[in-house]
Amino acid sequence: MPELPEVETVKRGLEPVMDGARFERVEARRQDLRWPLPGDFVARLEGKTVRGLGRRAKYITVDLSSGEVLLIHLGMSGSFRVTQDGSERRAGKYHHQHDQHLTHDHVVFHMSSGARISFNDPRRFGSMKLVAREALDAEPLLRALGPEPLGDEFDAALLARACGGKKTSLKAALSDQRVVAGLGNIYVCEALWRAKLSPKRRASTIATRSGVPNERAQALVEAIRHVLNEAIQAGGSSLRDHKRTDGELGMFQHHFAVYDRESERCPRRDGGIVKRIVQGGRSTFFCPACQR
DNA sequence: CCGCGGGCCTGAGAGC
DNA sequence: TGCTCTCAGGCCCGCG
Repeated sequence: MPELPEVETVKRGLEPVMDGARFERVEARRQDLRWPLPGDFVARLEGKTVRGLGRRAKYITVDLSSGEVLLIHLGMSGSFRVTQDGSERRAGKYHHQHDQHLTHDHVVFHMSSGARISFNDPRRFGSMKLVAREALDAEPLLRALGPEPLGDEFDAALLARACGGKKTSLKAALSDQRVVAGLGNIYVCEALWRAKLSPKRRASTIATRSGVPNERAQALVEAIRHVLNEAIQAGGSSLRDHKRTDGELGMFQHHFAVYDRESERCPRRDGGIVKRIVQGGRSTFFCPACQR
């Protein structure tokens, strides 16, 4: 599920209760996430202090005093919930909801800050991995990732170069984490709408044959940054799974122009009716009138 | 090298 | 009510 804005929201929620705190006790209730947790997962965390949190694409990184980095991916349905240890019992009307949540709490961190941080993931597409900090650059999961779309180095020239020569669609190219890291189905659709570009357009058409970016590349970069920044400000989008670490919902889904809005009117004055097509086995939403 | 499709899981919602 | 079917925001892998 979670794309860059949701992951960033989760990271910001974890920061105040994890940064500077120590893992006092770790429960690995289920080891069979996307990849099995290592047998010594708990031992490598307990007693270690968190030196800082970061994010790379859709991964959260937790820097540990041991010199290792805890790499976390939320997959499709992963979420964290932070409660105060010992006071996680709730009033009766939340009881059922709480029980349901417990059934998929696969990993629980008890921090010296007093926080109980549970990782919940019904579909278990999420993953956690411990990597030596100096091996992070060589880490296969991170190695092939493209530029951070909100980073300084991401610009029209870079995007055009990554898309140059690609015969595939713009939708597929932007969904490819090697081209730009952190976008998923929602934000690709929204960014293409904002840039007025059709998801079906060939990726290579945002550059000249020699790879020089054109005005489409520029519009796309602006649109990607804008959409991501707005979504982060809104705490991400909550459709099915995403919730913030405090249990509150993100709000950006109320600002979608096209995503999940099949048959509705495009918000643009000269827009048409939002259409849903399938590309690469996934739904694409776009306005055929204003996206060209 | 590239692009495509399958598979991994569970849950929610639609349709019968 | 309950069954079956489809779909879901990700990513890796193997195939051609």
